[in-house]
Amino acid sequence: MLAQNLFTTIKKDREFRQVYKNSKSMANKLLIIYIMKNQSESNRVGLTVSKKVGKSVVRSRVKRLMKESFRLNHHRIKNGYDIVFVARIGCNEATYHEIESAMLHLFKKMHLTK
RNA sequence: UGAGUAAGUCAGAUGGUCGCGGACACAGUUUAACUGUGGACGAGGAAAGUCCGAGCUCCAUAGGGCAGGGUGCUGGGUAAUACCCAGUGGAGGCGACUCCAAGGAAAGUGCAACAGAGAUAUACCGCCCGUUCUAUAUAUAAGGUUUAAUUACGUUAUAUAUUGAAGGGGUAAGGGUGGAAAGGUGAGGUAAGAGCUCACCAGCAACUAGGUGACUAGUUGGCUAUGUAAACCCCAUCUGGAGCAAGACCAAGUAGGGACAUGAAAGCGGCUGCCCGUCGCGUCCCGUGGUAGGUUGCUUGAGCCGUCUGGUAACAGCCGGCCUAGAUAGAUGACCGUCAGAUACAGAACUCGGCUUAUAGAUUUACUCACAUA
RNA sequence: GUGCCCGUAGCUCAGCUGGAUAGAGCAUCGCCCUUCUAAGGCGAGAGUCCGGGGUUCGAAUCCCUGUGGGCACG
Repeated sequence: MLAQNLFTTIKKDREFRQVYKNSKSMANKLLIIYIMKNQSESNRVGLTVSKKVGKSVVRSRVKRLMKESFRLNHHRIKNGYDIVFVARIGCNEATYHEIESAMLHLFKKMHLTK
């Protein structure tokens, strides 16, 4: 029960830079993923939506959708990674289901699924 | 019924499952924080643009002068405003009603390209009156030739008329240019004309009456004054600066060296620019540390709702009731249903009052016009 | 969040104290020069002066309003 909620977020700019520098990346139409092994048992996730995607309403909606789909699916993947998702411009009109399937697709590509 | 005008209101609702934020209550670990449970609360009418005005904080207690900047019909409202209300004037609409940066151009300066004769006063063409010269026509007179005949012809002089030229004067009706040509229309008048005179109209000044006032109405007078102040400017009035990344407290952390000066003066810095005034400071160069801190400011406020009273209204006052986001990489979302169907513009970041801009749709009230019926 | 700045030819900029032909350099195109190219010379085209409204006789310029882009902050 506790293990399900064992993820934290990446917040500081320095941590984001570290991930970008030392990670493997992949992309599809909607999202870009960066993953890096960390020394802990749990996963850390960072979400980025740039200003190119849209105005503040669109950006915060995309962020919420990404957050929700990660929350509902993170139990399927391995632990011990720093993961950063970057939203691409196509996200501004995407629905929840599209973003969820894009995220699962990237998990599969990265061989993160258990 | 249709077309409109004005002022408002709402901004999907609801059920289930999973999830987020900070408070509160309880429990546990344990001694200052964490974990769990619980039921409440949790984005907007514009949260937007940052165009104004304030509160609050620091700069000196917020000071003086000049410059700069804002505002600009009148009266009121307000903490204040460039906002609001009521009126005045102007423009638009059949109307309900709407719109207007709307002081001063007779304090001064500047600008008005091109065109046009001329641009703040002018005289090109034109019109009119004298003078001189030339030509033509007519009339009269003189003498010459000629004829029956002052019959005809030409010459000279004078007068009149017309045409042309030169030069002088008057005029501002007409022409065309221009955004604008110094009142407009009509009549009289005149050499031709002209506010030269008169009537009406527009505009100006003074006086009288009404109104707190903008202004309105009337009488009289002199006859006339280009536009531009969103050009400088004048007048009236307001205005110190920076902004919550303001500021306050706590914690952690670094390394000094060299040159000049040592009182005064000078200099530097803060108080937007300049001058004063005032406060603080030894100055310059080289080097070093930090920029993953925390707490606070941070939400009870010129607050919201309702009755009544005053006021045409904006608004104010009394009384009663309510507490309604406070995050810090930044909280509201996802899925499945129901409501016939659909969901616009759009996300708080110290807080308010306005303005401006974006906006699917639903709905209320009052009024206007047209048509029909009675 | 707060405070500022800038939009003019394809690019970089003038012009911004109102006057009609909106200029300059580079780039593009054509011709000349050269055996050919480059360089050089001559010429040409290319502008919603960011959009809308207002002031004015007249606006790239002045005023208002929107839009796009950029900069700074302890």
